[in-house]
Amino acid sequence: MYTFNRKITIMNTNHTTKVYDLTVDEERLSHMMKALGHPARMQIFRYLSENPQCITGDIVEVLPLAQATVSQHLKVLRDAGLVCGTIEGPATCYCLDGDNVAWFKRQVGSVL
Amino acid sequence: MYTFNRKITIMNTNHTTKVYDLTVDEERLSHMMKALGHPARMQIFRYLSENPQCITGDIVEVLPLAQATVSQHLKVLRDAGLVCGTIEGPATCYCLDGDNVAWFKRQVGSVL
DNA sequence: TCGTTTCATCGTCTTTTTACGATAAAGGAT
DNA sequence: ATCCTTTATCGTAAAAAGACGATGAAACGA
Repeated sequence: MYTFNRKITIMNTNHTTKVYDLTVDEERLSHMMKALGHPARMQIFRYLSENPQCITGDIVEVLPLAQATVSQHLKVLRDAGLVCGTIEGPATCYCLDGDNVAWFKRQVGSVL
Repeated sequence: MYTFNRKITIMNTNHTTKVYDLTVDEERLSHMMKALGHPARMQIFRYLSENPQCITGDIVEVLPLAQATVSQHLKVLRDAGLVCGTIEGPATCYCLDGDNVAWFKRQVGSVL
């Protein structure tokens, strides 16, 4: 028998439910965090917050990345719901998704 | 010459500074987001917020991951500054880093 | 001292992400 | 109709992340 002298108090005693699943909201939150967890995408996000309406090309000009790469990052941000793009002639006009960004902030404030 | 009829207004005109670097804070913020951008780490984070003092083994019990993997995730959270661990006998006691978590929330509220 | 427990780290394999050139679709100009 | 611009997507190569077994260090009990 080996029992080491733990100085800490255990608060969760019922380990009947082994797995500690995330809620749908937490999952979504994590997904958004992942999207912003890349410097380039954080840059894009900030750029969009300062330049509410701009097209892909504007962002490409400002980042040291190829157009294809920027487009890919924009897709990640879109899939996370942080950004939405509307086709504007031959271009695509991007802007932050206000509702989802607000939700994100709220979640960070409350859930975490 | 080709000029397509853009319906949107351009707000940033001075493209003298081509690169749009992140500030130190934004970089740090992105780093923290990346850490929480993985479901397992989000789970650990929430677990720690509900069980303020617990050792690695407690977390391993609760996640469907090997001990080595959990330890690796804890390192990521530590490196991001979200969590700190203190050696407690043969074990390591983990808890959230209150100051940094508070900073994180503040940043999300203001910067984004 | 010797066995036991806890945990971080190492080595390795697999999967995912990132980045880019090339290409094609879509829209506007001429 | 033809050319030009914009951008998403494809294919691919390189880099990073994720997962796990094995190992070793640290701490305690017997």
